[in-house]
Amino acid sequence: MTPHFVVATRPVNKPAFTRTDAEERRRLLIAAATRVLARDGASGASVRAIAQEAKVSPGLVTHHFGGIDALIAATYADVSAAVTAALDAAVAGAGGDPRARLSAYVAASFAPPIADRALLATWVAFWGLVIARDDVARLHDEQYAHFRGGIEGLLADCGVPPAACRRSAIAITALVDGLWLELCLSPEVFDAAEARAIAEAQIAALLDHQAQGERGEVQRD
Amino acid sequence: MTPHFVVATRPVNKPAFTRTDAEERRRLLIAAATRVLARDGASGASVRAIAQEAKVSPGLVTHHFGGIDALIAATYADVSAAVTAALDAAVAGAGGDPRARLSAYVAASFAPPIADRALLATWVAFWGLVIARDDVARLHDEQYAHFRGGIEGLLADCGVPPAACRRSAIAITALVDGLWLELCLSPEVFDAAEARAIAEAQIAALLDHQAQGERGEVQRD
DNA sequence: TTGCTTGTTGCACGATCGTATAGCAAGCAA
DNA sequence: TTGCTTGCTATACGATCGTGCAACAAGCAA
Repeated sequence: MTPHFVVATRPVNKPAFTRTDAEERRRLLIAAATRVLARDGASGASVRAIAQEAKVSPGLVTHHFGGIDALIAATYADVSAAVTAALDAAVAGAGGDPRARLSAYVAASFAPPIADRALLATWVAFWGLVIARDDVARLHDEQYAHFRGGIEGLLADCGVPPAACRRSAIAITALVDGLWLELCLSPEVFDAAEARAIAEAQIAALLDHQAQGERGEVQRD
Repeated sequence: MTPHFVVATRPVNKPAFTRTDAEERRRLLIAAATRVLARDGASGASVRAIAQEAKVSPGLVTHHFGGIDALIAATYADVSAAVTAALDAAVAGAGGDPRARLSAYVAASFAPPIADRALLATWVAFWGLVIARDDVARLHDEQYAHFRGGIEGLLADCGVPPAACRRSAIAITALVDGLWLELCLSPEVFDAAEARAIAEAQIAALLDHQAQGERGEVQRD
């Protein structure tokens, strides 16, 4: 006994899915991965969870990226670019005064969208990959060098001698990263305003100390 | 056709396993979890992997800890205690000079066993749990408060006024943590000696700057 | 030696993981 | 309208995940 007709599971005029340009689909998958990573952390970022977030079939991840690892790495690169863009925009909007530009960089580091617990979840997931995989480690090295290079430029504009720029940039980067990390992990210990004040005080101490050294005052190495 | 004898799979005099005191077994499992976490990262720290590392059956983890999450949390507490012990020992061995004690704390932060890529893998795994789970977040808050409290005490001994101790301790903790993180992630950018020198320079700048402020010299807030 | 306590094993269970693949169908070209 | 390209779905596969449980046995007590 064969059925005389088949019950339609969906309106015949509504497509079951929409075809999208490959590059655009890659962007959509990266965006979905970013949301899942932020919401559920590294352990929750599975192929199926990301595909569901992007409202596509799990097979698409393999089709467009070849594997989950490549998707996560691409998401790393994308989030890094977004952070860089946010910092660059803050600096660009701070006017021409070098000291104000440095302050803008610091302030942006503790403000949305950078100082965000969801972004921390994403970053922690990446750090895990940096340890485990060499290709992701190279991505991190490039990003860190880029961040440090930006700080070095801002410091040079502030009058820091070239010989001291490298170590000063490492110091400020570490300070800001450490404050950012703790601000995201334990928001109740200190808030963004205090993080900013602490960073500013340290930077002021650093610049003053270097200025003293240039004037030949007593300075222990 | 029934076999006349059963082939022994092991020497009859050698026990298949050794019974151990419950508390001691918990310690052995925590030690195994620490090794696996350091070697394979968060994603590799499964019940079976840890049980194999400890040379016991997977069921023992559930039996002694009730679940993998409790074992990881216990491992967090144990590793934190080890780090605290290493730092305390370094400070205790530095003599009575307050400034030397602070330097010893900093130096120990960038030396084995603390500045270790394996320890970073463990810590990254914990940070992931801090974000995802409230009970682990409380563990972290306690640990961070303890670390900061230690720095506050060292700073007070160095003559930092009580009102400034809190923020200065947050600053130094963030600086050291940021340097430690980057030192472990990208050891080729700078080494432990340079990390130590950078931290020392920042601390010197901080202390000098505060001393200037006390003498009433020009100091922008 | 015997019995008991309980630490330990070993397996089974359902869920979920990443990936490969065959085939469907959306949408453009002709 | 027809045909083709290919983005996409759906499913299956083996591996591995955390956990529960019944049976085993190590080692102490009697």
